[in-house]
Amino acid sequence: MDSHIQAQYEARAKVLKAMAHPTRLFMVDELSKGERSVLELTRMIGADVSTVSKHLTVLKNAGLVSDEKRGPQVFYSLKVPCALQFFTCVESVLASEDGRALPMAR
Amino acid sequence: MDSHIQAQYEARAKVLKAMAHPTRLFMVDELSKGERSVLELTRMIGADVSTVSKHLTVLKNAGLVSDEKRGPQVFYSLKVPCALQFFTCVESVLASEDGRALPMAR
DNA sequence: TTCTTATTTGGCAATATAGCCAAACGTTCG
DNA sequence: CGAACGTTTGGCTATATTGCCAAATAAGAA
Repeated sequence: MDSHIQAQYEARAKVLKAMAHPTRLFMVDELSKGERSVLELTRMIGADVSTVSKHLTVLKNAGLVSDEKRGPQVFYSLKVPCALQFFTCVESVLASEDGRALPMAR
Repeated sequence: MDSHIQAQYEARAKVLKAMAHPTRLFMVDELSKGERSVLELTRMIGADVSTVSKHLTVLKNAGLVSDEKRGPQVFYSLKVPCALQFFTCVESVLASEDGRALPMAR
């Protein structure tokens, strides 16, 4: 595999990896409805604030969310709406797993 | 977070995690062009056969690919075409990372 | 059967990830 | 200033992932 191509797959994998966690997936979903502060997300998720903050950093580093400090709070929002498409496709994967027929989702 | 909802995010994350690796991403891409044997993929990737085989197992367990044994070989193929959509979206993430403007990819 | 080819499995070492606690910042308010 | 709130960072442990080698398994050819 050509190293240029290789680098391209690595870049893509990095983005996917950022989403490949239940908590971060929830965040993407929630942020698609509007901006949320770290504390708001923390309350919904029920983990330690520091854990939530670190998950948000992962999403930010991947370019999926952006943050804006307003007063003492930091509000995060989803930068890339198309991330929601993932849910549709992933659902079709899960659907084709249950039954053994392949619904050929498109 | 409700445990039922929680389980749903975990299931989705599992699928994403399966794709979140450069080699496996390459495989998905390559298999979308048609079925390939383990050895064919191994030659393209340049890693140990056992490594390639394990990556394929990951994709299979996630329900993304299917395998069919024919003679001494095992041919893998992409079960879920929509997995390719990911590329389009991920590219838009990467694009919005380079420039700092957000192209609002849809 | 024996040799060869194709694939998977077991096992190990290196590395990465996740989550918590504690501590450090930064901002606002009294 | 000092206390309170919101957030991030450092550090640690537990767990998971990756990739190689070696060995096991399966099918086909000689």
